Amino acid sequence: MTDERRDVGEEVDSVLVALADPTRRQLLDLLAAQGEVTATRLAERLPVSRQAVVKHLVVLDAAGLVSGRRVGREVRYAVRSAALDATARWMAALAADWDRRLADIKRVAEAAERDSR
Amino acid sequence: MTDERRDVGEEVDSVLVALADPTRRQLLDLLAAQGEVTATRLAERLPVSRQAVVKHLVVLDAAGLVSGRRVGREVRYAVRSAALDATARWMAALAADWDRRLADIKRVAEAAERDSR
DNA sequence: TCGATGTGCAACCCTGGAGTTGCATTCAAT
DNA sequence: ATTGAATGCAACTCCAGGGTTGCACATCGA
Repeated sequence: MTDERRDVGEEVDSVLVALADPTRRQLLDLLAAQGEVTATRLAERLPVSRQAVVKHLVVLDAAGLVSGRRVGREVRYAVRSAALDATARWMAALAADWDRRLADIKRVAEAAERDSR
Repeated sequence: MTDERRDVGEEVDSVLVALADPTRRQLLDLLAAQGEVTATRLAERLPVSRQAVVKHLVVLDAAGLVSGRRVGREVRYAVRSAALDATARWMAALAADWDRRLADIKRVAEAAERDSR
């Protein structure tokens, strides 16, 4: 379970890093809209070179947000929702945890105040 | 509504950028665990200087993930869950959208295959 | 076979951001 | 009033990563 937690942490880290870049988010939007697209075609729609797009796709692939399959001489990429969904859940759980802790702290503070007077 | 969307996009951007840094996530963990803590005390628990911590807190504050209130000569920071929660929802909706689009594309592809034979 | 198109690889530039140090300033407490 | 502790501000270093160019390699089509 400790191992599992570490893996989850690393997966979340790679997803957050991948999503922090606006160009990569734009890439994901294009892929989600068009289905399977090649790096060359993606580069035509963006103000950056094909190689820049390829580098971004490598990062996105490492995070599990996209995957590419070879078809003849080209490589077609598509979005993968699993990693994104997992990160969304991690984030929601974290927010809930913060709320729980804040409520606890508030309760303790009020009890202390009650005792002090 | 276009404006609202743009605002949401900017808020999500700042949260994602803020969360992409491991030191900032560690700061959030410490703040969530301890309630209200000052930058000086946070720096004691991390392998970086107080000024580095302050810079991180500025980023986290701009993203709405923490807020600080002045008490005498010190500034105490605490986590704020609203922005995190909003980003979690944005992410979950995005994942759902991807699934919807992938299902549509798959359906179209199968129809095309059916027609071709 | 040969030209055209798409991908892979490597070297390089350059800026932003994470971190540091040093000092000034503000406030509490004796 | 003076000392100690906390914050605020500014200048500086350093390097990871986003971007580029150039060329070699693979594959399709005529």
